Amino acid sequence: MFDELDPLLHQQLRLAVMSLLISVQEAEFTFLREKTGATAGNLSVQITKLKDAGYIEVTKGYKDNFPQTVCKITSLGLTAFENYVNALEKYIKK
Amino acid sequence: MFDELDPLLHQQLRLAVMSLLISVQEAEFTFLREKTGATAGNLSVQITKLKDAGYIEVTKGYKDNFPQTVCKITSLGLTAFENYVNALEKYIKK
DNA sequence: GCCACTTGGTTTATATTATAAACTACTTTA
DNA sequence: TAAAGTAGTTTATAATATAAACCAAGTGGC
Repeated sequence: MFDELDPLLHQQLRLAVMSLLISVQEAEFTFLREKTGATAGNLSVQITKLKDAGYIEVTKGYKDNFPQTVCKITSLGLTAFENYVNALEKYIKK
Repeated sequence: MFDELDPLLHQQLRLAVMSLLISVQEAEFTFLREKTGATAGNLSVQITKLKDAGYIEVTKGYKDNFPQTVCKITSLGLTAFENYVNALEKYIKK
């Protein structure tokens, strides 16, 4: 009846990050922080979790001499997101 | 951009309970336990939280000599659920 | 009537999670 | 070269979820 909701995605900030990465393909840490309004610390932790799960790919480089972290969704992440949305819809459809 | 997701509703079991209560109007504890597959302990805790928030109304009585807990959604709960769904949709719409 | 078992829960102890505060490392500006 | 800013990470604490343990009453066998 009620499928499990992927606990990794069923969390506001991580879900917002995934949502953004789906629409923009690739995003910098600072972009994600601005769009989500999260603190850098919290965002850092949640990005690490998504990366550890293989849902996103994280590339660390430099831009204008400053460290730059770029995130990109993986196909595993995309599938997980789709599954999550499908499961969720059973909870919220009228 | 990303609205807050009511933390009371953004939890699997409580969301499932609310979802059920919307479709059936009124439900017994045992019915909710069966439909959600939750343990009685967990369900009891989550029902209490929903009640404390005023999202549901809980009536304790007896049926066939056994205690019977009946849950019913309140108008506050219905509104909260609708708001939650609206907020959530911004996260998951393609 | 007594004992084991079942129903319908509640309480509480533990594990997990989320979050902000504190910190690191480096850069720019004055 | 000192202060302030950028871009994060680490970690300590608070909040949360969950199952295990418990409780109260009913049922059935003998």
